[in-house]
Amino acid sequence: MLDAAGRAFAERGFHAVSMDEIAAAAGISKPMLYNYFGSKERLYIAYVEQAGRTLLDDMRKAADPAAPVQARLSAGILAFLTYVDEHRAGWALLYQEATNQGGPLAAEVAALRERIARMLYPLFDDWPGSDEGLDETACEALASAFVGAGESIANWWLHHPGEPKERVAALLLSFAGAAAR
Amino acid sequence: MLDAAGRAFAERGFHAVSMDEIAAAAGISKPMLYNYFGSKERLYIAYVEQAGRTLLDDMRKAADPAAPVQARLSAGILAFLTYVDEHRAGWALLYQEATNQGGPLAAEVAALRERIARMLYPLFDDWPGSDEGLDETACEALASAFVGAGESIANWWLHHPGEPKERVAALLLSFAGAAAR
Amino acid sequence: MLDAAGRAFAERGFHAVSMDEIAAAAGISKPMLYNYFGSKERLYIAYVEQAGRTLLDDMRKAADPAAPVQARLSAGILAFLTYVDEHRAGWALLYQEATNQGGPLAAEVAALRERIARMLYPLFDDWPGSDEGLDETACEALASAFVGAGESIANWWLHHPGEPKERVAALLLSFAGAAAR
Amino acid sequence: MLDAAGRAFAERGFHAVSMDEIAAAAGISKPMLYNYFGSKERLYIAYVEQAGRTLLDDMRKAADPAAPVQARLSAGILAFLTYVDEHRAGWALLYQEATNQGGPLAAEVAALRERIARMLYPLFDDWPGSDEGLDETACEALASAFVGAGESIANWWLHHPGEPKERVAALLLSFAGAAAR
DNA sequence: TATGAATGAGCCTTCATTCAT
DNA sequence: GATGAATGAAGGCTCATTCAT
Repeated sequence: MLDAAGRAFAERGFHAVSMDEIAAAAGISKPMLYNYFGSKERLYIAYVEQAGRTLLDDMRKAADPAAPVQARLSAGILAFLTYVDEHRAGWALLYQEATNQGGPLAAEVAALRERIARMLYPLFDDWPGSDEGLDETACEALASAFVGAGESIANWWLHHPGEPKERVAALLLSFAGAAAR
Repeated sequence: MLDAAGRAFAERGFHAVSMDEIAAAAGISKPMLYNYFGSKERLYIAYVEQAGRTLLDDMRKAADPAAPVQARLSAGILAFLTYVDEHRAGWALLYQEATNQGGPLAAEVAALRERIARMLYPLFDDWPGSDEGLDETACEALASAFVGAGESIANWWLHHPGEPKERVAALLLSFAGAAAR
Repeated sequence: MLDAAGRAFAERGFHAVSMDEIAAAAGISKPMLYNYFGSKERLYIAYVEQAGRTLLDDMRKAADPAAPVQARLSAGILAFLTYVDEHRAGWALLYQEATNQGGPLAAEVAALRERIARMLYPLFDDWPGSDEGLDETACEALASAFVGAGESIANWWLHHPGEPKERVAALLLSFAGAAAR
Repeated sequence: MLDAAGRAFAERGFHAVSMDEIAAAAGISKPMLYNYFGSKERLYIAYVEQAGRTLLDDMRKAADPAAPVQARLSAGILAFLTYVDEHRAGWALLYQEATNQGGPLAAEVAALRERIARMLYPLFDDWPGSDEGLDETACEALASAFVGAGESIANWWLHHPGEPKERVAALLLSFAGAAAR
């Protein structure tokens, strides 16, 4: 029943889904939804919580505490990607939440991201950790990853306004710097 | 006038803002909004476009094409952070789009992100590019960046379902790998 | 509840009536109207359909299939007039649909009709089927009927553009011709 | 300029046409429309008046006052049909006014009219004024005319409530009666 | 005179939410 | 415990109408 809600939310966004639809998809009546969850928002949160718990558990289970850092990281990443692969709805809500995927609202942002990412391609021309030069696809992926890193650190910075801009830039640079070394 | 819309959207999200409010905040009447932008969606897009263009221009202007890659990247990052600093509203829309930040919907996701990030702290214990060990704050920032990189590459992967999971994991790992080297 | 809608539509026209008013007049809430009929248009159509079905049934019931043509016609006409008499709202919608009767828009048209009708009075000076000469009132009624016949056949002609004008005129004339014989 | 308004009104109905459109179609600015006509309604009425005057004049000119009744009627009918043929917009407004032609609002009524008309076909099986039996098309036309006569006389009756129903029925019947004789 | 720009008012429609059963 | 029926509150959008120029 909570899965039906999650699927609907993930596919069409929080606002585009009505409680009627969720109730219908779950095969129960609307007042029951309210009995169990209290409100649309709380229903949404319940689903996100469940999804988050699952992801976290998967990652924890994968990372053997006794293993060295590298191995733990590698296992964690694999667990993360496995989760993404197997729980599309959950991932969509966790990452994109109400990105209005598909709607015209998201297209602009996606386009901008790609243009910025493309500016980064030269950066990966001789990326370590891969013997030969990287192919186009890998460049795309890494550039996207780097853009995500930048977005995320910028957002972190918003919540730590004391940090000087230059230091944040240096930290972010060290990601790429590590590579360029 | 378009700024008023942007501020409102950034602060409360696309769906939570009504055209009445935007019109009031902009000091004009609702039909004018429709005269200029045609619909709520198009108004939103117009703002996002403007914000995106500005950010892109700022970054392009900052990166001297004649400079070496490292310098260009560094300058671009600084320009990016400057933009984030000076255009809070624009940045909020570009990054979080409709993440419903502020609403209780985002709190869960933020908490999850932090718990995952915390799993990464050990990774940065001897991070290169900084002579001494990193302080707590820097760890946070880098972990957040890494989480962002992971999210972003996972999302990229969703649009390139052909790539094997292991390869994506390896690419993401190479970020950390470069550091741990 | 559907009657309230019909009355309102008949009295003031489709566009002049708001769903709020209908809901208020019916003693229910607006969302209920939408629950039952889906849209203003479908509510309107539902009423027209009901009215039309009633009229048709009344006429059918009145015309005994075993009776000769004359008797059937006579009975049908009486049933028709009875319906008009007893279902003012239904009739108004069926005949005038959106003629905006009541609004100042209809006055012009009514005046024109009358002036044309008046041109026809001489036609009925010795109308058969009534022994003595027709009084003023009957002339009016017959003239109005003739005008209606003309309007209707003209409209029919618009949908059958192949027919030569002269033939249509002859057919219409045969109404009067029959009388004048 | 007033023609542009008429065309628009006739094609899409009073309510579906906006003053913006009329102004644009007429090649002038909206305030000019208001300068000349004062309001949308008065603009509409102005057009209807003009159309009505034209029709009436055409019919008057056609009917030579010196000619016998039959000839005058015949000429008048021809003039009427000619007007309908040559002034579609004018006729549409005079007859159907805001019948929402094409819209789903009119379909129901048109269907009902046809079903009633079809009940009348037997009536015209041996219609005088045409030597041989009437073909299908002529039956349609006459039935439509008769339906129009009925509608019109019923409407006349609504404004003369004193008349007994039976008398109205007799008058209407005499139309057909003349034929059946 | 002619208009671009502006608006007050209102309408259709939807939805989260709750009773009465 | 479960639901069908009902609603208050808003929201996006349009349009006839008018100033200021």
